[in-house]
Amino acid sequence: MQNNKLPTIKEIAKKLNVSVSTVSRALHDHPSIGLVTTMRVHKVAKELGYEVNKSAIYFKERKTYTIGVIIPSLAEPFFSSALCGVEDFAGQFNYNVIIGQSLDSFEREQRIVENMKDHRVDGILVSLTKETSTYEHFDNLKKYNIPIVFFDRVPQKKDIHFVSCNLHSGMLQAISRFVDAGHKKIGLINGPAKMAATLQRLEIYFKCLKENNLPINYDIIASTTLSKEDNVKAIKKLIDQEEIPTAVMVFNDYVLLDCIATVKAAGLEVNKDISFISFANLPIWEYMDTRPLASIEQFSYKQASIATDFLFKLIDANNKGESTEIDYLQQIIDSEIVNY
Amino acid sequence: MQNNKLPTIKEIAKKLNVSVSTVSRALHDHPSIGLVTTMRVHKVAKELGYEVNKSAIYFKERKTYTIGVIIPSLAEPFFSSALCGVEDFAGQFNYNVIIGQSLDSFEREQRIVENMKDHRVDGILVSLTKETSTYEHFDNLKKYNIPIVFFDRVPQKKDIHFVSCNLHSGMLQAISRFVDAGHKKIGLINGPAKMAATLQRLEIYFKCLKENNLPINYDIIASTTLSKEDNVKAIKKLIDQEEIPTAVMVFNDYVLLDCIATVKAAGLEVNKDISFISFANLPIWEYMDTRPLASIEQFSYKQASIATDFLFKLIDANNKGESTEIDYLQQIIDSEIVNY
DNA sequence: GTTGACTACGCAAACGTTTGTGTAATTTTT
DNA sequence: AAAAATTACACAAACGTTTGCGTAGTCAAC
Repeated sequence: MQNNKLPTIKEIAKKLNVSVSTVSRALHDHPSIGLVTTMRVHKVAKELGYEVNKSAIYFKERKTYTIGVIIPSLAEPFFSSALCGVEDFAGQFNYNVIIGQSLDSFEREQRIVENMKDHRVDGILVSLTKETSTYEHFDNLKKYNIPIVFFDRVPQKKDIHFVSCNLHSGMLQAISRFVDAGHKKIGLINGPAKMAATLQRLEIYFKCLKENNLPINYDIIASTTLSKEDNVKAIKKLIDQEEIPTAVMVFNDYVLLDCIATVKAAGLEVNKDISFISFANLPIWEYMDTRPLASIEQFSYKQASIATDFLFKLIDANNKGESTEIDYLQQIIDSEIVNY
Repeated sequence: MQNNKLPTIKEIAKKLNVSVSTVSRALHDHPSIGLVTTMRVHKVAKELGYEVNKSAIYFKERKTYTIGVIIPSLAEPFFSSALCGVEDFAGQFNYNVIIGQSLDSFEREQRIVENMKDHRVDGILVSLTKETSTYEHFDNLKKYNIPIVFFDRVPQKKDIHFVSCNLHSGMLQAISRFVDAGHKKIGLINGPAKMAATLQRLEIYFKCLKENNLPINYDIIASTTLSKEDNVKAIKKLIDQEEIPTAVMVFNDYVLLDCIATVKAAGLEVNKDISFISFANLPIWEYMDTRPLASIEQFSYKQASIATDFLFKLIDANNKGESTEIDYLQQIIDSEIVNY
């Protein structure tokens, strides 16, 4: 029904008997075009409902004003909140955001990177898959001059741009909180061994224990693959002892939910017989009856915002053709505990 | 450092002393190109690391293989789950998804639509702002042949493609559940008057009461602007009576959380003194101690998936140049209660 | 040995825009 | 009044790809 064809600069030119270059310049109010002509062009453009064809410009400029975000899962509040940060920030710069869910599959991550590269995005933000331990698929992007900034789940290497969260500050606050409350036996429920976050949490846990002059006791350290039954198994390991830990650091809120249910079922009272502090990834505790003492907040929104800022800096540098590789943009923000 | 320029079809052509058209066809294994030439082209293409410039193709084909999704907020699980549905579905078709958060602002919604139009997306999925009551900004898209499918929060008009959720089925199940449990005084806490969902819930509430031969009683109907204090005010209205409603339908889970806290604070016991069923938008109840009797699930993921399917049908029709306006694609799926 | 059919490829236009360069016409300078 | 400068525009190339059409060359058929 509608006229399928959108008006172009050519049609304006024809209508006014001027050249397309004149029209183009007039539309940009270029000084070399006379005032009358400029006005006439604007008038006709408006009449025709002309709008630039951005696809043409993207093509010509070799830019798309689009950035890609690769996150493990949209369903996780931690990441949807991060995406929110990206979107808010990118929107202000009139950039579009395309998303890709890796669903924690390395293969999907590769495919998404490939796809975004094909789409010629101007830059990519990534939070890695649990499985990701090699980074060739990202290194490839350098050939295409597509900058990449990692956030939260970042590669274990130094020659990258990234934003991550320092668990030490939060964990230290957490342990202090426990210690101040009189706890001496502070356990840990950790994640899957292959996740970078797991090793990190363990190291920092040790470090913080040391800083508080507490002994390391492997009987009160458990790990889980994050499945429900494994979570239950982990907490059961800790409470199936004569002398159970009175405080436990828990890998994340999902795990903690299972822990809470399990200890309750075992007849223990949370925050009395046993206290918890978790690494926050669910914004639910304020609505819950049974809460951990506190959570260690890792500020996904903030991380993502900073990462996006970095990305725009890099894209900018690209535009200006600053071939001299600028320094790696890296920022580690402090985690903090939030009390409940 | 890197060679900034990506190899093009031209360079392959030059290298082999053939024309670009030959290369193009060879790359697509066109039968009119000899086998040897085809193979040589493929070989050189591989050597050079050639990849098609999709921007060029997008431009030429006037397509971007990208769809836009406009949702009120990524932070709401209901919508991030919907986005998840879109992404999963679109990914299978090798389509990209760009997102826009309206943040329930009509003005932002307009801007996002504009932006997506500029970006020449192939289609748009929308869940409306609470404020949206006029639709010119969407009607505009027809000029550009950009199909649009609404989901969940859909316009109050008939000449659109949409997927929405029928509250009647779920509400009827809910009221029946209450009635079966012996409840006779079933209240309602509704949303802001200007939201379409509010009127709808009210009408269906009346209808379901009628179908169960229950009287309408305005003393046990309240409404809230969805702010915390308003939520509290609403539930207080219901329980500050001699004879309180023993069952209440609640606008959504956020409201319900406040209701539960409030009735507890008032010394009432949930599921004994007063029972609730809410319209689900938070996937948290299975982790909570105090739960509603059930929730009315509106299947955001499913709605979004179907809407995406519709959108692809429309895009397909567009591609085939089926100018004959195909019928409006409309589907109303049944809500269902899920018990806790 | 003139047709006709195939094969295998090249030419050029087209998509819409921007931009460097060229050039008349007009105005200013000397 | 001739030279120089300025104004206001046009021309054409370029971005990378696809595709309709044209055309040499080969081979078989009559």
